[in-house]
Amino acid sequence: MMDRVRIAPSPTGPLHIGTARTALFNFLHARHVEGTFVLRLEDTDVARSTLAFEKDILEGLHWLGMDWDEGPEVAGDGSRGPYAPYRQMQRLPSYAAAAELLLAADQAYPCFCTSEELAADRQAQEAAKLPPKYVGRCAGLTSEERAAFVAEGRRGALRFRVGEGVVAFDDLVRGHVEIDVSNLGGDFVIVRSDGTPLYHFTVVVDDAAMQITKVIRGEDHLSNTPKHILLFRALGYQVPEFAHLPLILNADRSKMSKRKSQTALDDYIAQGFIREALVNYLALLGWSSGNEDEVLSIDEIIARFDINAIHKGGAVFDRERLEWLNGQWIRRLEPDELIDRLRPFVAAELAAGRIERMPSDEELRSLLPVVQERLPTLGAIGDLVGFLWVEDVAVEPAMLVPKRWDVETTRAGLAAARELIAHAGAVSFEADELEPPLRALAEARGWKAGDLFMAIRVAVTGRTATPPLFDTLVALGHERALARIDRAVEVLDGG
RNA sequence: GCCCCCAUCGUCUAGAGGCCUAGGACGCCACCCUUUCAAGGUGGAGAUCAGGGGUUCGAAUCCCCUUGGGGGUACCA
Repeated sequence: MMDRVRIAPSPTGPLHIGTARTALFNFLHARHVEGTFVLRLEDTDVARSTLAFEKDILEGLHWLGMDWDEGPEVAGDGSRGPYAPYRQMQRLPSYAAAAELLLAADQAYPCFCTSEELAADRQAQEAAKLPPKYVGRCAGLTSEERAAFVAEGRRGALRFRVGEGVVAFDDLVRGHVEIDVSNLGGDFVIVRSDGTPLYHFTVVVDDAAMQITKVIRGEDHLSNTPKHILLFRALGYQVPEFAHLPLILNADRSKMSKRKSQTALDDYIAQGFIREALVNYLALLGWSSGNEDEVLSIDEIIARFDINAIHKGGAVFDRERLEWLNGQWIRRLEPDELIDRLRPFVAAELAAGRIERMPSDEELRSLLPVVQERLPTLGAIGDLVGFLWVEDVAVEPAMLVPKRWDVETTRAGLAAARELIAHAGAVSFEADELEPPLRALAEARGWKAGDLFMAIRVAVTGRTATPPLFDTLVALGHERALARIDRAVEVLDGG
Protein backbone atom coordinates (compact mmCIF):
# COMPACT_ATOMS: atom_id res chain seq x y z
CA MET A 1 0.00 0.00 0.00
CA MET A 2 1.34 3.38 -0.95
CA ASP A 3 0.81 5.19 2.29
CA ARG A 4 1.29 8.90 2.45
CA VAL A 5 2.01 10.32 5.88
CA ARG A 6 3.08 13.70 7.07
CA ILE A 7 4.56 15.75 9.86
CA ALA A 8 3.02 19.18 10.16
CA PRO A 9 4.95 21.33 12.61
CA SER A 10 4.12 24.90 13.53
CA PRO A 11 7.08 27.25 13.37
CA THR A 12 6.11 28.87 16.66
CA GLY A 13 9.05 27.58 18.64
CA PRO A 14 12.25 25.56 18.28
CA LEU A 15 11.89 21.90 17.31
CA HIS A 16 10.26 20.17 20.24
CA ILE A 17 11.28 16.68 21.26
CA GLY A 18 7.64 15.62 20.98
CA THR A 19 7.38 16.93 17.43
CA ALA A 20 10.60 15.13 16.60
CA ARG A 21 9.15 11.90 17.94
CA THR A 22 5.93 12.30 15.97
CA ALA A 23 7.97 13.09 12.88
CA LEU A 24 10.08 10.02 13.53
CA PHE A 25 7.10 7.67 13.78
CA ASN A 26 5.73 9.03 10.54
CA PHE A 27 9.12 8.70 8.93
CA LEU A 28 9.64 5.16 10.22
CA HIS A 29 6.28 4.08 8.92
CA ALA A 30 6.80 5.74 5.56
CA ARG A 31 10.17 4.09 5.10
CA HIS A 32 8.97 0.74 6.39
CA VAL A 33 6.13 0.54 3.89
CA GLU A 34 8.03 2.47 1.22
CA GLY A 35 5.44 5.18 1.30
CA THR A 36 5.80 8.93 1.13
CA PHE A 37 6.81 11.22 3.97
CA VAL A 38 5.50 14.75 3.60
CA LEU A 39 6.53 17.82 5.56
CA ARG A 40 4.07 20.67 5.80
CA LEU A 41 4.52 23.89 7.76
CA GLU A 42 1.46 25.04 9.63
CA ASP A 43 2.19 28.71 9.94
CA THR A 44 -1.29 30.17 10.16
CA ASP A 45 -0.59 31.49 13.63
CA VAL A 46 1.11 34.45 12.02
CA ALA A 47 1.71 36.25 15.27
CA ARG A 48 3.85 33.45 16.69
CA SER A 49 5.38 31.94 13.57
CA THR A 50 8.86 32.98 12.53
CA LEU A 51 11.28 32.06 9.79
CA ALA A 52 13.94 31.40 12.41
CA PHE A 53 11.82 28.71 14.04
CA GLU A 54 11.01 27.28 10.64
CA LYS A 55 14.70 26.99 9.92
CA ASP A 56 15.35 25.45 13.30
CA ILE A 57 12.71 22.80 12.75
CA LEU A 58 13.80 21.83 9.26
CA GLU A 59 17.45 21.66 10.30
CA GLY A 60 16.62 19.66 13.38
CA LEU A 61 14.70 17.06 11.40
CA HIS A 62 17.53 16.83 8.92
CA TRP A 63 20.04 16.54 11.71
CA LEU A 64 18.16 13.57 13.07
CA GLY A 65 18.40 11.92 9.71
CA MET A 66 14.84 12.37 8.53
CA ASP A 67 14.48 13.42 4.94
CA TRP A 68 11.09 14.24 3.57
CA ASP A 69 9.98 13.23 0.11
CA GLU A 70 7.78 16.26 -0.30
CA GLY A 71 7.89 19.57 1.45
CA PRO A 72 9.76 22.85 1.70
CA GLU A 73 13.28 22.65 0.32
CA VAL A 74 14.80 24.94 2.89
CA ALA A 75 13.53 27.52 5.32
CA GLY A 76 11.94 30.49 3.61
CA ASP A 77 11.26 29.14 0.18
CA GLY A 78 11.57 26.39 -2.37
CA SER A 79 9.38 23.31 -2.37
CA ARG A 80 9.52 19.92 -3.92
CA GLY A 81 6.57 17.66 -4.49
CA PRO A 82 3.41 17.63 -6.57
CA TYR A 83 1.24 19.32 -3.98
CA ALA A 84 3.32 22.43 -3.39
CA PRO A 85 3.31 24.84 -1.75
CA TYR A 86 3.81 23.12 1.61
CA ARG A 87 3.41 26.22 3.74
CA GLN A 88 -0.12 26.98 4.78
CA MET A 89 0.16 30.74 4.45
CA GLN A 90 0.93 30.11 0.80
CA ARG A 91 -2.15 27.96 0.43
CA LEU A 92 -4.72 30.53 1.44
CA PRO A 93 -6.65 30.29 -1.84
CA SER A 94 -7.43 26.62 -1.26
CA TYR A 95 -8.85 27.32 2.18
CA ALA A 96 -10.87 30.19 0.77
CA ALA A 97 -12.26 27.89 -1.89
CA ALA A 98 -13.12 25.22 0.67
CA ALA A 99 -14.74 27.83 2.91
CA GLU A 100 -16.77 29.09 -0.03
CA LEU A 101 -17.95 25.57 -0.66
CA LEU A 102 -19.10 25.09 2.91
CA LEU A 103 -20.75 28.49 2.97
CA ALA A 104 -22.61 27.84 -0.25
CA ALA A 105 -23.85 24.52 1.08
CA ASP A 106 -24.81 26.22 4.35
CA GLN A 107 -22.54 23.84 6.23
CA ALA A 108 -20.84 26.91 7.57
CA TYR A 109 -22.13 30.37 8.38
CA PRO A 110 -20.76 33.78 9.26
CA CYS A 111 -20.73 34.54 12.97
CA PHE A 112 -20.68 38.12 14.16
CA CYS A 113 -20.48 37.47 17.88
CA THR A 114 -17.96 39.68 19.63
CA SER A 115 -15.32 38.28 21.90
CA GLU A 116 -17.15 39.98 24.77
CA GLU A 117 -20.37 38.14 23.95
CA LEU A 118 -18.51 34.87 23.65
CA ALA A 119 -16.72 35.43 26.95
CA ALA A 120 -20.03 36.24 28.63
CA ASP A 121 -21.58 33.06 27.24
CA ARG A 122 -18.72 31.05 28.56
CA GLN A 123 -18.90 32.62 31.99
CA ALA A 124 -22.59 31.96 32.24
CA GLN A 125 -22.10 28.34 31.23
CA GLU A 126 -19.33 27.94 33.72
CA ALA A 127 -21.47 29.43 36.47
CA ALA A 128 -24.27 27.05 35.59
CA LYS A 129 -21.79 24.15 35.60
CA LEU A 130 -22.45 23.50 31.95
CA PRO A 131 -19.80 22.54 29.43
CA PRO A 132 -18.61 25.50 27.36
CA LYS A 133 -20.27 25.54 24.01
CA TYR A 134 -21.06 28.03 21.28
CA VAL A 135 -24.70 29.00 21.85
CA GLY A 136 -25.52 29.32 18.18
CA ARG A 137 -26.52 32.93 18.26
CA CYS A 138 -25.56 33.45 14.63
CA ALA A 139 -26.52 30.01 13.38
CA GLY A 140 -29.92 31.11 12.16
CA LEU A 141 -29.20 34.60 10.90
CA THR A 142 -31.14 35.57 7.80
CA SER A 143 -29.30 37.01 4.86
CA GLU A 144 -30.81 40.40 5.72
CA GLU A 145 -29.43 40.20 9.25
CA ARG A 146 -26.04 39.20 7.94
CA ALA A 147 -26.09 42.05 5.48
CA ALA A 148 -26.94 44.43 8.30
CA PHE A 149 -23.90 43.35 10.29
CA VAL A 150 -21.71 43.72 7.26
CA ALA A 151 -23.17 47.15 6.62
CA GLU A 152 -22.13 48.07 10.14
CA GLY A 153 -18.63 47.25 9.09
CA ARG A 154 -18.44 44.07 11.10
CA ARG A 155 -16.58 41.17 9.64
CA GLY A 156 -17.80 37.73 10.54
CA ALA A 157 -15.82 34.66 11.43
CA LEU A 158 -16.88 31.47 9.72
CA ARG A 159 -18.38 28.72 11.85
CA PHE A 160 -18.85 25.12 10.81
CA ARG A 161 -22.15 23.45 11.63
CA VAL A 162 -21.38 20.31 13.60
CA GLY A 163 -24.94 19.02 13.45
CA GLU A 164 -25.95 15.96 15.45
CA GLY A 165 -25.00 12.36 15.81
CA VAL A 166 -22.06 10.23 16.75
CA VAL A 167 -18.74 10.22 14.96
CA ALA A 168 -16.88 6.93 15.08
CA PHE A 169 -13.54 5.88 13.71
CA ASP A 170 -11.10 3.04 14.10
CA ASP A 171 -7.85 4.42 15.36
CA LEU A 172 -4.84 2.36 14.36
CA VAL A 173 -3.52 2.40 17.91
CA ARG A 174 -6.59 3.03 20.08
CA GLY A 175 -9.11 0.90 18.29
CA HIS A 176 -12.73 1.92 17.94
CA VAL A 177 -13.49 5.43 19.20
CA GLU A 178 -16.88 7.10 19.30
CA ILE A 179 -17.67 10.65 20.25
CA ASP A 180 -21.08 12.29 20.26
CA VAL A 181 -21.07 15.49 18.28
CA SER A 182 -22.92 17.20 21.11
CA ASN A 183 -19.67 17.13 23.06
CA LEU A 184 -17.74 19.09 20.49
CA GLY A 185 -18.48 22.49 21.96
CA GLY A 186 -20.94 23.59 19.35
CA ASP A 187 -20.28 25.02 15.92
CA PHE A 188 -16.61 25.88 15.75
CA VAL A 189 -14.78 28.65 13.96
CA ILE A 190 -12.87 27.60 10.88
CA VAL A 191 -11.97 31.04 9.53
CA ARG A 192 -11.15 34.03 11.72
CA SER A 193 -12.91 37.30 11.18
CA ASP A 194 -9.71 38.60 9.65
CA GLY A 195 -10.03 35.95 7.00
CA THR A 196 -7.22 33.65 8.11
CA PRO A 197 -8.11 29.98 8.47
CA LEU A 198 -7.79 27.99 11.68
CA TYR A 199 -5.96 24.76 12.35
CA HIS A 200 -8.88 22.32 12.39
CA PHE A 201 -9.85 23.57 8.97
CA THR A 202 -6.47 23.84 7.27
CA VAL A 203 -5.33 20.48 8.53
CA VAL A 204 -8.27 18.82 6.83
CA VAL A 205 -8.08 20.77 3.59
CA ASP A 206 -4.37 20.07 3.33
CA ASP A 207 -4.41 16.43 4.36
CA ALA A 208 -7.01 15.91 1.67
CA ALA A 209 -5.18 17.98 -0.91
CA MET A 210 -1.91 16.21 -0.21
CA GLN A 211 -3.59 12.81 -0.37
CA ILE A 212 -2.53 11.86 3.14
CA THR A 213 -3.69 8.31 3.85
CA LYS A 214 -2.60 7.96 7.46
CA VAL A 215 -2.57 10.72 10.02
CA ILE A 216 -0.06 9.75 12.69
CA ARG A 217 0.01 12.37 15.44
CA GLY A 218 -0.03 12.90 19.19
CA GLU A 219 -2.84 11.71 21.40
CA ASP A 220 -3.62 15.30 22.27
CA HIS A 221 -5.49 15.43 18.96
CA LEU A 222 -7.67 12.43 19.63
CA SER A 223 -10.58 14.45 20.98
CA ASN A 224 -10.39 16.81 18.01
CA THR A 225 -10.51 14.07 15.45
CA PRO A 226 -14.33 14.08 15.12
CA LYS A 227 -14.16 17.73 14.09
CA HIS A 228 -11.76 16.78 11.37
CA ILE A 229 -13.83 13.85 10.23
CA LEU A 230 -16.91 16.04 10.02
CA LEU A 231 -14.99 18.49 7.89
CA PHE A 232 -13.60 15.78 5.62
CA ARG A 233 -17.13 14.58 5.01
CA ALA A 234 -18.65 18.02 4.52
CA LEU A 235 -16.01 18.78 1.95
CA GLY A 236 -16.57 15.49 0.19
CA TYR A 237 -13.10 14.19 0.90
CA GLN A 238 -12.12 10.68 1.79
CA VAL A 239 -11.36 10.36 5.50
CA PRO A 240 -7.80 9.14 6.16
CA GLU A 241 -6.90 6.59 8.81
CA PHE A 242 -5.72 7.87 12.16
CA ALA A 243 -3.06 6.67 14.56
CA HIS A 244 -2.80 8.60 17.80
CA LEU A 245 0.53 8.25 19.51
CA PRO A 246 0.92 8.12 23.29
CA LEU A 247 2.24 11.35 24.73
CA ILE A 248 5.76 11.91 26.01
CA LEU A 249 5.45 12.83 29.67
CA ASN A 250 7.19 14.93 32.31
CA ALA A 251 8.38 13.08 35.40
CA ASP A 252 5.00 13.85 37.01
CA ARG A 253 3.23 12.19 34.06
CA SER A 254 1.73 15.36 32.63
CA LYS A 255 2.27 16.17 28.96
CA MET A 256 5.94 16.96 28.39
CA SER A 257 6.43 20.68 28.65
CA LYS A 258 9.16 23.23 28.45
CA ARG A 259 8.37 24.24 31.99
CA LYS A 260 9.15 20.85 33.51
CA SER A 261 11.48 19.21 31.02
CA GLN A 262 14.12 20.08 28.51
CA THR A 263 12.07 20.00 25.32
CA ALA A 264 14.13 21.70 22.62
CA LEU A 265 16.08 19.31 20.43
CA ASP A 266 18.74 22.01 20.13
CA ASP A 267 19.50 21.76 23.81
CA TYR A 268 20.11 18.03 23.56
CA ILE A 269 22.35 18.58 20.57
CA ALA A 270 24.23 21.30 22.40
CA GLN A 271 24.88 18.97 25.29
CA GLY A 272 26.36 16.36 23.05
CA PHE A 273 23.62 13.85 22.49
CA ILE A 274 24.10 12.22 19.12
CA ARG A 275 21.46 11.52 16.52
CA GLU A 276 21.82 7.76 16.69
CA ALA A 277 20.96 7.80 20.39
CA LEU A 278 18.17 10.32 20.13
CA VAL A 279 16.49 8.46 17.29
CA ASN A 280 16.93 5.16 19.08
CA TYR A 281 15.57 6.55 22.32
CA LEU A 282 12.63 8.38 20.78
CA ALA A 283 11.61 5.34 18.76
CA LEU A 284 11.49 3.31 21.96
CA LEU A 285 9.16 5.80 23.63
CA GLY A 286 5.83 4.29 22.74
CA TRP A 287 7.03 1.49 20.56
CA SER A 288 9.18 -1.57 21.04
CA SER A 289 10.57 -4.12 18.69
CA GLY A 290 8.88 -6.95 20.56
CA ASN A 291 12.08 -8.62 21.60
CA GLU A 292 14.89 -7.61 23.90
CA ASP A 293 17.05 -5.72 21.42
CA GLU A 294 17.28 -2.12 22.48
CA VAL A 295 20.31 -0.57 20.87
CA LEU A 296 19.04 -0.20 17.33
CA SER A 297 20.12 1.88 14.37
CA ILE A 298 17.55 3.82 12.42
CA ASP A 299 17.75 1.27 9.62
CA GLU A 300 17.15 -1.58 12.01
CA ILE A 301 14.22 0.30 13.46
CA ILE A 302 12.76 0.96 10.01
CA ALA A 303 13.03 -2.72 9.22
CA ARG A 304 11.18 -3.71 12.39
CA PHE A 305 8.77 -0.82 12.73
CA ASP A 306 5.13 -1.77 12.96
CA ILE A 307 2.42 0.79 13.43
CA ASN A 308 0.26 -1.85 15.11
CA ALA A 309 2.82 -2.32 17.85
CA ILE A 310 2.57 1.27 19.06
CA HIS A 311 1.61 1.52 22.70
CA LYS A 312 -1.37 3.28 24.14
CA GLY A 313 0.00 4.52 27.43
CA GLY A 314 2.05 7.69 27.78
CA ALA A 315 5.79 7.38 28.39
CA VAL A 316 7.85 9.40 30.86
CA PHE A 317 10.95 10.91 29.30
CA ASP A 318 13.88 9.37 31.16
CA ARG A 319 17.04 11.33 30.59
CA GLU A 320 19.21 8.76 32.39
CA ARG A 321 18.23 6.12 29.92
CA LEU A 322 18.89 8.49 27.05
CA GLU A 323 22.37 9.12 28.43
CA TRP A 324 23.05 5.44 28.65
CA LEU A 325 21.99 4.95 25.05
CA ASN A 326 24.08 7.95 24.06
CA GLY A 327 27.12 6.32 25.63
CA GLN A 328 26.34 3.11 23.79
CA TRP A 329 26.26 4.95 20.49
CA ILE A 330 29.32 7.08 21.16
CA ARG A 331 31.24 3.85 21.75
CA ARG A 332 30.05 2.53 18.42
CA LEU A 333 31.27 5.55 16.44
CA GLU A 334 34.22 5.21 14.05
CA PRO A 335 37.30 7.21 15.12
CA ASP A 336 37.10 9.77 12.33
CA GLU A 337 33.42 10.21 12.92
CA LEU A 338 33.90 10.72 16.63
CA ILE A 339 36.65 13.26 16.05
CA ASP A 340 34.42 15.18 13.66
CA ARG A 341 31.63 15.27 16.16
CA LEU A 342 33.86 16.11 19.08
CA ARG A 343 35.55 19.06 17.40
CA PRO A 344 32.70 21.55 17.85
CA PHE A 345 32.43 20.65 21.50
CA VAL A 346 36.12 21.23 22.07
CA ALA A 347 35.76 24.51 20.21
CA ALA A 348 32.91 25.43 22.50
CA GLU A 349 35.13 24.78 25.51
CA LEU A 350 37.68 27.10 23.99
CA ALA A 351 35.09 29.76 23.27
CA ALA A 352 33.87 29.52 26.83
CA GLY A 353 37.39 30.03 28.10
CA ARG A 354 37.53 26.69 29.84
CA ILE A 355 40.52 25.60 27.77
CA GLU A 356 43.26 27.68 26.19
CA ARG A 357 44.08 25.97 22.92
CA MET A 358 42.45 23.83 20.30
CA PRO A 359 43.95 20.33 20.02
CA SER A 360 44.70 18.97 16.58
CA ASP A 361 42.76 16.10 15.08
CA GLU A 362 45.82 13.91 15.58
CA GLU A 363 45.90 14.76 19.25
CA LEU A 364 42.22 13.98 19.56
CA ARG A 365 42.73 10.73 17.75
CA SER A 366 45.47 9.64 20.13
CA LEU A 367 43.10 10.29 23.02
CA LEU A 368 40.23 8.25 21.62
CA PRO A 369 41.24 4.94 23.25
CA VAL A 370 40.90 6.40 26.73
CA VAL A 371 38.13 8.86 26.02
CA GLN A 372 35.60 7.03 23.88
CA GLU A 373 34.30 4.73 26.57
CA ARG A 374 34.21 7.50 29.14
CA LEU A 375 31.95 9.97 27.35
CA PRO A 376 28.28 9.89 28.29
CA THR A 377 27.84 12.88 25.98
CA LEU A 378 30.12 14.72 23.59
CA GLY A 379 29.80 17.74 25.84
CA ALA A 380 31.63 15.88 28.59
CA ILE A 381 34.90 16.07 26.69
CA GLY A 382 36.11 19.21 28.44
CA ASP A 383 35.35 17.85 31.83
CA LEU A 384 37.13 14.61 30.98
CA VAL A 385 40.42 15.83 29.49
CA GLY A 386 40.23 19.62 29.42
CA PHE A 387 43.27 19.74 31.70
CA LEU A 388 45.35 18.77 28.69
CA TRP A 389 44.55 21.99 26.89
CA VAL A 390 45.33 24.56 29.49
CA GLU A 391 48.71 25.90 30.49
CA ASP A 392 48.35 25.39 34.22
CA VAL A 393 45.90 23.55 36.39
CA ALA A 394 44.74 24.78 39.74
CA VAL A 395 45.74 22.24 42.38
CA GLU A 396 44.25 22.11 45.83
CA PRO A 397 46.93 21.26 48.43
CA ALA A 398 44.46 19.15 50.40
CA MET A 399 43.45 17.17 47.35
CA LEU A 400 47.08 16.46 46.58
CA VAL A 401 47.54 14.34 49.68
CA PRO A 402 46.11 10.82 49.35
CA LYS A 403 43.90 9.67 52.24
CA ARG A 404 46.46 7.34 53.72
CA TRP A 405 49.35 9.77 53.30
CA ASP A 406 50.56 12.90 55.03
CA VAL A 407 52.11 15.98 53.46
CA GLU A 408 55.62 14.76 54.01
CA THR A 409 55.04 11.44 52.30
CA THR A 410 53.35 13.19 49.42
CA ARG A 411 56.29 15.51 48.96
CA ALA A 412 58.69 12.56 49.00
CA GLY A 413 56.49 10.57 46.66
CA LEU A 414 56.18 13.34 44.11
CA ALA A 415 59.88 14.09 44.24
CA ALA A 416 60.84 10.47 43.70
CA ALA A 417 58.26 10.04 40.98
CA ARG A 418 59.53 13.16 39.23
CA GLU A 419 63.01 11.66 39.03
CA LEU A 420 61.75 8.45 37.49
CA ILE A 421 59.50 10.24 35.03
CA ALA A 422 62.31 12.58 34.03
CA HIS A 423 64.55 9.59 33.50
CA ALA A 424 61.96 7.56 31.62
CA GLY A 425 61.28 10.45 29.37
CA ALA A 426 64.90 10.78 28.43
CA VAL A 427 64.60 7.60 26.40
CA SER A 428 61.00 7.42 25.28
CA PHE A 429 57.79 8.60 26.83
CA GLU A 430 55.26 5.83 26.68
CA ALA A 431 52.69 4.47 29.06
CA ASP A 432 54.28 1.01 29.17
CA GLU A 433 57.63 2.45 30.14
CA LEU A 434 56.23 4.52 32.94
CA GLU A 435 54.29 2.02 34.95
CA PRO A 436 56.96 -0.56 35.97
CA PRO A 437 59.45 1.87 37.50
CA LEU A 438 56.75 3.78 39.38
CA ARG A 439 55.29 0.57 40.70
CA ALA A 440 58.75 -0.56 41.75
CA LEU A 441 59.28 2.75 43.49
CA ALA A 442 56.11 2.34 45.51
CA GLU A 443 57.05 -1.14 46.51
CA ALA A 444 60.56 -0.13 47.55
CA ARG A 445 59.17 2.61 49.77
CA GLY A 446 56.39 0.48 51.16
CA TRP A 447 53.69 2.65 49.60
CA LYS A 448 50.53 1.44 48.02
CA ALA A 449 50.98 2.03 44.31
CA GLY A 450 47.50 3.50 44.14
CA ASP A 451 48.42 6.23 46.62
CA LEU A 452 51.51 7.21 44.69
CA PHE A 453 49.53 7.22 41.46
CA MET A 454 46.81 9.34 43.01
CA ALA A 455 49.29 11.95 44.18
CA ILE A 456 50.76 12.16 40.69
CA ARG A 457 47.29 12.19 39.13
CA VAL A 458 46.16 15.17 41.15
CA ALA A 459 49.46 16.92 40.61
CA VAL A 460 49.23 16.76 36.83
CA THR A 461 45.48 17.11 36.33
CA GLY A 462 44.13 18.85 39.38
CA ARG A 463 41.50 16.16 39.75
CA THR A 464 40.98 12.81 41.40
CA ALA A 465 39.01 11.22 38.59
CA THR A 466 40.78 11.04 35.25
CA PRO A 467 41.53 8.63 32.43
CA PRO A 468 44.27 6.10 33.25
CA LEU A 469 47.30 7.85 34.70
CA PHE A 470 50.05 6.69 32.36
CA ASP A 471 48.07 7.48 29.26
CA THR A 472 47.33 10.83 30.80
CA LEU A 473 51.01 11.54 31.43
CA VAL A 474 51.87 10.64 27.87
CA ALA A 475 49.09 12.83 26.53
CA LEU A 476 50.35 15.66 28.66
CA GLY A 477 53.88 15.29 27.36
CA HIS A 478 57.15 14.96 29.16
CA GLU A 479 57.84 18.63 29.79
CA ARG A 480 54.44 19.59 31.03
CA ALA A 481 54.16 16.53 33.22
CA LEU A 482 57.38 17.44 34.99
CA ALA A 483 56.45 21.09 35.23
CA ARG A 484 53.13 20.29 36.83
CA ILE A 485 54.71 17.97 39.35
CA ASP A 486 57.19 20.70 40.24
CA ARG A 487 54.35 23.15 40.59
CA ALA A 488 52.42 20.72 42.80
CA VAL A 489 55.37 20.37 45.13
CA GLU A 490 55.49 24.15 45.43
CA VAL A 491 51.80 24.20 46.24
CA LEU A 492 52.44 21.58 48.87
CA ASP A 493 55.11 23.78 50.38
CA GLY A 494 52.61 26.57 50.67
CA GLY A 495 53.52 28.27 47.39
C1' G B 1 -17.74 20.44 35.10
C1' C B 2 -18.39 17.68 30.43
C1' C B 3 -16.20 14.37 26.68
C1' C B 4 -12.35 11.05 25.31
C1' C B 5 -8.09 8.01 26.24
C1' C B 6 -4.90 5.17 29.38
C1' A B 7 -3.26 1.68 33.56
C1' U B 8 2.91 -4.66 34.22
C1' C B 9 9.20 -3.13 38.92
C1' G B 10 10.98 4.25 40.46
C1' U B 11 11.45 4.72 34.68
C1' C B 12 11.24 2.48 29.42
C1' U B 13 9.13 -2.11 28.41
C1' A B 14 8.27 -8.12 27.14
C1' G B 15 3.70 -10.38 27.66
C1' A B 16 -1.92 -11.01 22.64
C1' G B 17 -5.81 -17.57 28.37
C1' G B 18 -1.91 -22.26 30.40
C1' C B 19 5.58 -21.46 28.49
C1' C B 20 4.72 -16.16 34.31
C1' U B 21 6.64 -18.79 41.45
C1' A B 22 5.91 -12.12 35.42
C1' G B 23 11.34 -11.63 31.40
C1' G B 24 14.78 -7.59 29.64
C1' A B 25 16.83 -2.58 29.91
C1' C B 26 17.90 2.21 32.59
C1' G B 27 18.73 3.68 37.49
C1' C B 28 20.18 1.69 42.44
C1' C B 29 23.23 -1.90 45.61
C1' A B 30 27.19 -5.67 46.01
C1' C B 31 31.12 -8.28 44.02
C1' C B 32 34.79 -9.14 40.00
C1' C B 33 38.26 -6.46 36.89
C1' U B 34 41.26 -2.26 38.44
C1' U B 35 46.17 3.22 39.74
C1' U B 36 41.29 6.94 40.13
C1' C B 37 37.09 7.46 36.89
C1' A B 38 34.60 5.00 33.30
C1' A B 39 33.60 0.74 30.34
C1' G B 40 32.83 -4.47 30.86
C1' G B 41 31.36 -9.00 33.68
C1' U B 42 28.53 -11.47 37.63
C1' G B 43 24.83 -11.25 41.24
C1' G B 44 20.97 -8.66 44.13
C1' A B 45 16.93 -5.57 45.83
C1' G B 46 12.75 -3.89 43.13
C1' A B 47 5.76 -5.40 40.24
C1' U B 48 0.38 -9.68 45.35
C1' C B 49 0.51 -7.35 36.86
C1' A B 50 -4.03 -0.15 40.28
C1' G B 51 -8.40 -2.36 43.32
C1' G B 52 -12.91 -5.27 43.18
C1' G B 53 -16.18 -8.34 40.76
C1' G B 54 -17.17 -11.72 36.91
C1' U B 55 -16.18 -15.36 32.35
C1' U B 56 -13.06 -19.89 32.27
C1' C B 57 -10.68 -26.20 34.31
C1' G B 58 -7.17 -22.01 34.13
C1' A B 59 -6.46 -14.55 33.54
C1' A B 60 -1.26 -9.85 33.73
C1' U B 61 -3.80 -11.36 29.28
C1' C B 62 -11.40 -11.37 27.98
C1' C B 63 -15.92 -8.48 30.23
C1' C B 64 -17.97 -5.02 33.99
C1' C B 65 -17.45 -1.57 37.97
C1' U B 66 -14.38 1.45 41.02
C1' U B 67 -10.01 4.21 41.67
C1' G B 68 -6.01 6.74 39.77
C1' G B 69 -3.59 9.35 35.86
C1' G B 70 -3.60 11.97 31.31
C1' G B 71 -5.63 14.61 27.14
C1' G B 72 -9.37 17.67 24.96
C1' U B 73 -12.89 21.29 25.62
C1' A B 74 -9.93 28.92 21.86
C1' C B 75 -11.39 33.69 16.27
C1' C B 76 -3.55 28.41 19.44
C1' A B 77 -1.45 24.46 16.88
